[in-house]
Amino acid sequence: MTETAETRTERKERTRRAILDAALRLSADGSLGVLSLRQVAKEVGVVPTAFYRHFSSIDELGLTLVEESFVSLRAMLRDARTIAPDVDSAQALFLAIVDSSVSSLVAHVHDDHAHFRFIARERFAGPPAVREAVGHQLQLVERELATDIARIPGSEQWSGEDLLVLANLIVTAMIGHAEALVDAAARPREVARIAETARAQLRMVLIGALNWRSVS
Amino acid sequence: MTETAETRTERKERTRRAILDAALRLSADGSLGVLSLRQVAKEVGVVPTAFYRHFSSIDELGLTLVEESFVSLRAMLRDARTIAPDVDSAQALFLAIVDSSVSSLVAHVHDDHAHFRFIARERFAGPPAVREAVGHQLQLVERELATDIARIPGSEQWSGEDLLVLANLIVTAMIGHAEALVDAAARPREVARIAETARAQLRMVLIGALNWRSVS
DNA sequence: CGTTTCAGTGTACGAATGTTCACTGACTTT
DNA sequence: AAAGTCAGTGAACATTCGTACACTGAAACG
Repeated sequence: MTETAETRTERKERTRRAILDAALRLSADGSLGVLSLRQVAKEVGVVPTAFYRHFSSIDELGLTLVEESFVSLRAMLRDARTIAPDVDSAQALFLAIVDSSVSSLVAHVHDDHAHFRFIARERFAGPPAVREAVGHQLQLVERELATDIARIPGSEQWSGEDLLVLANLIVTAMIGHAEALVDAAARPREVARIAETARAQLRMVLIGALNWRSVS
Repeated sequence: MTETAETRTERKERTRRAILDAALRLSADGSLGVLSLRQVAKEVGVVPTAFYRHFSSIDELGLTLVEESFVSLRAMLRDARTIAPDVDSAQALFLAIVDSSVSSLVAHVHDDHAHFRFIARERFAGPPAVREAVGHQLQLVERELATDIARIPGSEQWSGEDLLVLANLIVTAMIGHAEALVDAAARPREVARIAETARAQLRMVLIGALNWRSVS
């Protein structure tokens, strides 16, 4: 009534969250496929059948986790867009973009282990429905990234197709690094090394794209 | 005795192969984790306990499949190295390298669906032991590719570190495309589109690497 | 030819799985 | 204050799982 009381909907939402978290935690080794409704229920501390009050199947749970994970990923993209304003030369802008992107990646992966690992895992493994959902979301992210890139000075020469190809390359590479970052989370030296690799690759790719039309 | 006879070791090898093939086929949806010894046995047409005559666990089966899959991947790399000899300019050599690599990728993925899908899948999902094995093998492949790249004229400026970073980027991107190629195997238009994307990315990356030292 | 080896059989077991159904009791609504 | 809603319970089910064990019979061997 006053303040400590918990409304019924709040309670329900709380167990729903607990289920999602437990599923994320338990599927960390092995994909969603090796995740049993009963395991999740036990981890949450409810009886197996209670699961059905929130999700009709593991697949539906999976689709929810996909959406959640991509909220995290988009938050990272948003952060990556905010760069230091003290850029004078085009080259400084370039490095600023790369640094900001990789910093954002490292920071968000650190805070959101589970979501990034989930995306990397279920992208290729996982139930078909989930895999498809991840693929679709990734495509959207690539488009989003492509329009971001299109705002970089000097990118006017690129066709829409080029932009998508470039975005696809970047997204794929960064997902790989995200997974590596999760694995290396406990070893700071390793994290720094991966971050440096990501930076180098991003620079390579952008430089390559800049000199692009000169070839084909 | 004469010719139709089958020695005992041959018979054993035959069922062993059947088990490996069945496992590859059955794990196509969902990772190795969602693969039961009994499913495999039923698919092969033997009784469940017969499995143990060949592998002591699913993990061991998995490690064997990892080795097998990378034999396929290395075969692709070897093919990619053989390029048309009629290259005169440095630019023609470049395009020849890119074309040869992507053609090899498309051809081998077409013939070896299962192995490439297996690598893409178990790299992030799959039992820890298998994931580790895939990671290790990928590292070896990256080194191998790095020495290949080092033989390209104009690459003398790159440090060993640069080469590895570049190889890592290429391998990651190509594995992604391999998976996409498998999914699109039945739609030739889609296959062609993916191949073109792969070509474009490979060119971008190489061009980027060529203009590399000029920045950092 | 007699003996050994061993790939594959058949049974049996406890444990874990997804899903059903009728239930309870605290919160919400009237 | 009475009636209704509904998140969570608890028992029961048919399957499937990994694995232990004793076995069979044909190929390999001395």
